[in-house]
Amino acid sequence: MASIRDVAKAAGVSLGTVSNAINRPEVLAPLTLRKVQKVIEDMGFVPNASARNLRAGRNRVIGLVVPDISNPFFTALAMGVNDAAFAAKYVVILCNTDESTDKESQYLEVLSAQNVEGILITPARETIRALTKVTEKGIRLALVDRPALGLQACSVAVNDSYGGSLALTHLHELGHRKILLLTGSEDIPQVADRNTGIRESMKEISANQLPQIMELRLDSMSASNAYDAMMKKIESGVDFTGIICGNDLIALGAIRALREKNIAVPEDVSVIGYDDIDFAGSASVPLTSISQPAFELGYAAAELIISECENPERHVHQRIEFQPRLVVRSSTAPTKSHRANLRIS
Amino acid sequence: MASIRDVAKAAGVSLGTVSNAINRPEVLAPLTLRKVQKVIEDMGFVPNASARNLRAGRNRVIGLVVPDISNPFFTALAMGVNDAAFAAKYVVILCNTDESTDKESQYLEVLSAQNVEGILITPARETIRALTKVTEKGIRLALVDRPALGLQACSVAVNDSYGGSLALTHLHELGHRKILLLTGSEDIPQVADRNTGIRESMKEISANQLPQIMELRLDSMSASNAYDAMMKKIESGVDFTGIICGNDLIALGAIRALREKNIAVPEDVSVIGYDDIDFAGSASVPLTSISQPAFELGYAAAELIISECENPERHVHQRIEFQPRLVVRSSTAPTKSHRANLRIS
DNA sequence: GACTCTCCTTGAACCGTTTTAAGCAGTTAG
DNA sequence: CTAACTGCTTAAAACGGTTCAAGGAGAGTC
Repeated sequence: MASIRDVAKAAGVSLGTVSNAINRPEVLAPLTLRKVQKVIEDMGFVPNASARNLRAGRNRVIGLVVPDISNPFFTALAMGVNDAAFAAKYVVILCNTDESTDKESQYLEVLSAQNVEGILITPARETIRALTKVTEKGIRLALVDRPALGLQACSVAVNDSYGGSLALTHLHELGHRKILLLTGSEDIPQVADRNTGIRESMKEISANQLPQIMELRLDSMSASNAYDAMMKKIESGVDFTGIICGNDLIALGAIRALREKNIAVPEDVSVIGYDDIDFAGSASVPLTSISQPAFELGYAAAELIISECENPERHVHQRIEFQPRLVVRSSTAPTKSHRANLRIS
Repeated sequence: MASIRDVAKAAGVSLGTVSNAINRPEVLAPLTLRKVQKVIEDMGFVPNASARNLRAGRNRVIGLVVPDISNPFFTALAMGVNDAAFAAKYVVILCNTDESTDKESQYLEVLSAQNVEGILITPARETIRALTKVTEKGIRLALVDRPALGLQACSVAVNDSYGGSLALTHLHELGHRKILLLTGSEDIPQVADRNTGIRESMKEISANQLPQIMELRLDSMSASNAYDAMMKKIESGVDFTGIICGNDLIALGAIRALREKNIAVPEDVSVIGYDDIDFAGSASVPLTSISQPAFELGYAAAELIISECENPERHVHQRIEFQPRLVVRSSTAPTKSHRANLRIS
């Protein structure tokens, strides 16, 4: 492997001149520059990133820490991060924590050993302590899909409360008055925020139309889990006409259970998902869902942290908030009585 | 940021001793070791990877280059790679090429500048030239889901030909004699190999039972694309009883089209997917599919390249081949005439 | 008491860059 | 003729570790 010294020797200049040819071509005499560049080209010289980083304290590497990369939401997010990084000639180290706090803190340590310039993270829970430790090491931080609770950091998020409100309002407008909430643990900030949104928008509904909300909490927000829970629920009676699901996978699991019990979607029960994953539109019952701009979220987060790395003194922390969007497809419809009412009026 | 020198000073030992405490604890007197470890702990010292790499020529970083991380197959693969890397205290740089040869070669350059120890790649097509350039730089290589065509490298793959054969044999045994192949371009090695497998297993079928195969090639192997193509196909007549799909997303798109045209799956037409993605089992019609151990594939590939990095002289290149597996669910069933035959015999 | 052995510890060299102060050769100004 | 300046180039000092030859302190042997 050729080093900068070999290049210098071959070009008959000092090693500092070669470095300048690479990093500050404008200070060199054009002739010298050309000569050095030719040698670099011929030898196929690529500067050693470790040495560079050691000296300069920069390495154009950022870390991305997500709870579950197999969740299409995070996959899309990761793609956004990657694309933004690629455009800025940065590189991304992907860390998948499997929702384990342990793995998360281990990854944080690995990343700080790797001397990454910044970390993009969707913290598992309140891992603030570990995070402040990281910032103390001079590593910049950006929170993804979480607010920066008291932390000196940028954040990029989706307005989950509004998302919850969108879902409830949609079902309410279709005439649904008995709604099942099929979701995960309230420990998950997103779940809690959406529930808040649902409660908020209840306040704006006149008392005589107030829907009744039931909650069914799943341990894990997967399709099979939702299917099992739903089968049981149906057997104990269907006392609802609409279901708001924690994510699209849950919605798909629930729909499968409903079908198997001969409950038609959306004729008998409307189902609304969350995330609007790629597959939602081509499911057997195309899903009505709350769309989150996952790719854009990742892209924005990466841009934010990269700009902070490039320009630390000029940078001010900011919070970008995206708005979720209701995408109506075929899994939701007016209730029978609502349709009747419409016909009358 | 604390350096090894600060630790040495605080512990009242030389800098070499601190290094030994980290890397070769067995050479230190137990008392010294404990003392140094305590200081390291207290100061929250993490060795700088760049310096380490610069000196040792190793950095415990590998690159993973995949064509499309949003494809659940590659997502699972990436998880396998990540887990194996994590276990060995390695770190993975994820590169998503969007199936572009350009992006792929750019990523290869970035990875070699980063001095990664190894690269795991599913090359877009025949990018052998770019790959040999990388190996010349001393970066180890492992091919994922592709054979190592004349390249000095390990490879990990799934027997696609066998997978194709599994699919055909399954449908044939269920009595299907008119089969539609709904797949991507033959340029994609996997597609070509599966077709080979299908042809091979045709040879073992007695002439009077020989199924008739029709091919329908999609530009992009997505659900919506499959849906559109299938709608058109159905309108021009359903002259088949079974469909072999290039992947599960295609299968799901096709099923949606069939349902919409009131063709029952599997009663009228059987559909078999490929990949057995997570969602396949909880789709509205649980998919029969050919399961590929994507996670294991990634895990094995990462283990292979890590062992090569750890032990270059002892390493011999090898080729690991996984066997795909038929997973029968509800989207395939015997044809009506086949059922009748069974009843008679 | 001198010598050898063992067991730890130390100091210094080195990895491949970036960066900065200093140097050098012309030019221009006074 | 000297001084100041300009425009390039260079030598040397970091950066933060690893490694290895050499040194020092006890213990054991004669």
